[in-house]
Amino acid sequence: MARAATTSDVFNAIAEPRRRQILDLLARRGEQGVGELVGAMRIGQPAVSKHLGVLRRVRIVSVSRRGRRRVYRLNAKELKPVHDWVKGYEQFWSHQINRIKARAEQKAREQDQPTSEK
Amino acid sequence: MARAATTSDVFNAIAEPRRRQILDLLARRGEQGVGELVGAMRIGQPAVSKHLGVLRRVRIVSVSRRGRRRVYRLNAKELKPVHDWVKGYEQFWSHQINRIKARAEQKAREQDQPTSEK
DNA sequence: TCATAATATTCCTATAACGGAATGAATCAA
DNA sequence: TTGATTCATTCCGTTATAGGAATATTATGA
Repeated sequence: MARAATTSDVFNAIAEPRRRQILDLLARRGEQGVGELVGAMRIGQPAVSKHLGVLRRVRIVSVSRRGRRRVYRLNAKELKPVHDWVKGYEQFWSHQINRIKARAEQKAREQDQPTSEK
Repeated sequence: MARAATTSDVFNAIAEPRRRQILDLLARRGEQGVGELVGAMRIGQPAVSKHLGVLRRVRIVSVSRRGRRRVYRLNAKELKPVHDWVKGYEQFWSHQINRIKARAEQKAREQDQPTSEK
């Protein structure tokens, strides 16, 4: 096999710096037309449109036609899976106490698996 | 230009499902040798080693030689940038009240920028 | 209808990077 | 030493983009 499918899930969608930039722009400015995004972004309109296409496919943004413009809006709740995933690791860096606790849990799990996996 | 450099930042590192799987394994089981990870992962040893290489480059994991084994350990605090970034969007989906507040802020920012960007 | 504006889509090129096979390197055991 | 273990690296083929240029599409206005 070769490269795994990518642009179809949220984690990959936000892996691209420009796509994060787009999200940040939408978060700060609210709804934006494509042209406004292009104006703020050093890359051409087709590139922006394609990134918006990716974000749309994973539902992080939504569009609505307004005359001949397409206004994009943030749909941030689709980022929740990312938030939830990374939150599971928060304990490892937050407070020292939690870190100790987390390590203790690790140790416990290690003991459950007597070296494991052949 | 072509595809942007990727493997050099955390967001891209965690975009790969198998790399997330590796992180999850390390989180649940604690330190693991390469062989143990391979045993839990449907892909060959070279592939696992390469993924570990990526995770190592972005410092999400660290290695220590132990005899002829290489034991990998989670260094989750490197995930903090991701956590911080996505946390900025939490307000958009958490409580309705916050959503309203967030929208109000958006509106305010929109007014600061009279259509903007040409 | 025709021209223009605003976007999306298609075509193209360069490059990134998964994964497997083969190989290299280091370490331990006998 | 020799052989086996445990990983990392290299080489290779395949696929997936990112972005630009050109083009298609849709809506507005005259």
